[in-house]
Amino acid sequence: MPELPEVETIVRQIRSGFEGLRILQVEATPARIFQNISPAEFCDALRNKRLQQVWRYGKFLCWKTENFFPVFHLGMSGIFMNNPALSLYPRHIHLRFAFENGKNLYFQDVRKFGKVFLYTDKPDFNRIGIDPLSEEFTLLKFRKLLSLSNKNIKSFLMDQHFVAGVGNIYANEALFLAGISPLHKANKIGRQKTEKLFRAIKKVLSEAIDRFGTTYSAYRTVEGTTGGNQNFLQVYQKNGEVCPVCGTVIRKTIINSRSTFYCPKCQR
DNA sequence: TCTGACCTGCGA
DNA sequence: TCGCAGGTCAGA
Repeated sequence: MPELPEVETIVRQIRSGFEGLRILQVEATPARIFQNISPAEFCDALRNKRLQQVWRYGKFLCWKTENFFPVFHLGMSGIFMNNPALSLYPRHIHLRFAFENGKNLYFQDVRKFGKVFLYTDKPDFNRIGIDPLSEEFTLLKFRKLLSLSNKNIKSFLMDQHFVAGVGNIYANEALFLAGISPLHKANKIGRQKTEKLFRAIKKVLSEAIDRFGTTYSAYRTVEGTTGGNQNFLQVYQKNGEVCPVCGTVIRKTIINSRSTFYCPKCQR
């Protein structure tokens, strides 16, 4: 599910609603989402710890508490919510954090592709690529990364070891905006198109954050509302519809086992 | 570099 | 009943 804009939306809402508060109680189900710790140990470790900081790297959602750094990856269907009454799948709620102000924060993951980690040191994400909304993500570095890869550009964008945070929806949208075929080799993209793509990535992600993410199916904000960016998608899931730029019919193909949508005329 | 596996729910 | 879905990883 969630790509960078959805995770950023969740980060901002957890920050505004829960940052600075003490966690009084943690409850967990024995789901397979816990990676480097058991559910019971996770709950014990975070009980009576203050949630000091919330941030994001790529699609990873990070917390800092006293002594610990819980890290969450939302997989395809993970969401945080503050009101379980709004849950469509209450039996898939795997974590509950009870805070000192009486409010609760819940983690729900229907498909259980999400991951929960607990670290004692701040995670450095040195095996993951550059976050495209960070200052580190420069045109120069993007050019360098592209030159290293013989993959098609769609697979390159979705490979978190190069750029961290872009998934299927935003890879499709950024390539459309930049006018680049998803099958174009990453290391064969010219200077002008590279710059266009660089700007397109930042634009589609930033605009999606402004609209609280894209709700295609399961994603909801912490408040339980849908995102708004699905109303502004140009090609994702638009196969058979006409290109908003040239009127050509949008096509769907499969690249690396993932549905890929593009305009055969605008994207070359 | 590509495919299948991990999961569950939904719509055709 | 089958195919597909905002992701990632191991193994061929």
